[in-house]
Amino acid sequence: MSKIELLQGTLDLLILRILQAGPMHGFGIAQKIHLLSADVLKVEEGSLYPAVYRMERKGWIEAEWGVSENNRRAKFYKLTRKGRKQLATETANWAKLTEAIGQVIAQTE
Amino acid sequence: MSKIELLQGTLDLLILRILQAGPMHGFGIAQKIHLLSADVLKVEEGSLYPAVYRMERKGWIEAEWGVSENNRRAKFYKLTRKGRKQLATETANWAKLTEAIGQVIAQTE
DNA sequence: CACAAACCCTAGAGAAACTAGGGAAGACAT
DNA sequence: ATGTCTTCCCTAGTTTCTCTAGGGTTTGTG
Repeated sequence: MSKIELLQGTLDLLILRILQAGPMHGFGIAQKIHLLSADVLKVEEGSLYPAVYRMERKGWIEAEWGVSENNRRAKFYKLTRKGRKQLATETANWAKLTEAIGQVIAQTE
Repeated sequence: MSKIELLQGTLDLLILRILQAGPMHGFGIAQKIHLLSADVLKVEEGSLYPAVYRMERKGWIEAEWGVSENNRRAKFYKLTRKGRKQLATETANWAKLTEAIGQVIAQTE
């Protein structure tokens, strides 16, 4: 019964941000998010793969098959120029939204 | 075409927080959210009413018919004890999630 | 009287994340 | 060599929210 889950709409931002640090395969993206968030955020594979497909379709990221650190076949994604722009937009939007929600919570009138 | 919208999952928190300041009717809740967030957050009625029903069913809030400031028939909602507890939980969860996402964005490793 | 504003409500669509599966291929221990 | 674990990819179907786009009633006002 409702564990703590991702906020809907933030996964794209997280993925874009991870990929800004360099190309990464799907499994690795999920691991990095988990790691960077100190175990708070956990992205299920059933969420991740559909998400990267959407993002690829939108032209934000590009895929290329390669070999992982562990010598496994893996699909590496990297940001496109459009993706970098999208990252900037979403980062700004995230800041704006959290600030707005913070204002409501703090009841700053 | 994607306007800025609510983060899915945050509406309950916003409503609970508004009601902590005192009983309020649906229309007024939406207005207050809009106002407190300096026009950033806008809750559609088609989102609001289903949300309060869900919350009522869960026992977080209670409704009572009354008359509004503008002399209109209005359904006033107020927090229950369970609702106050839920508000505390969701506030803490919100803080935790935004911090985690912030860490990923800031790439603080 | 007409019309706007303040209220309530609902069905259906859309989007995003999850559950719960499936599979292949390398690593490693026995 | 065999079996098991881990790493990696994938997808169908369900759930949960929010929105769109309507519907309606009552009061106040030009």
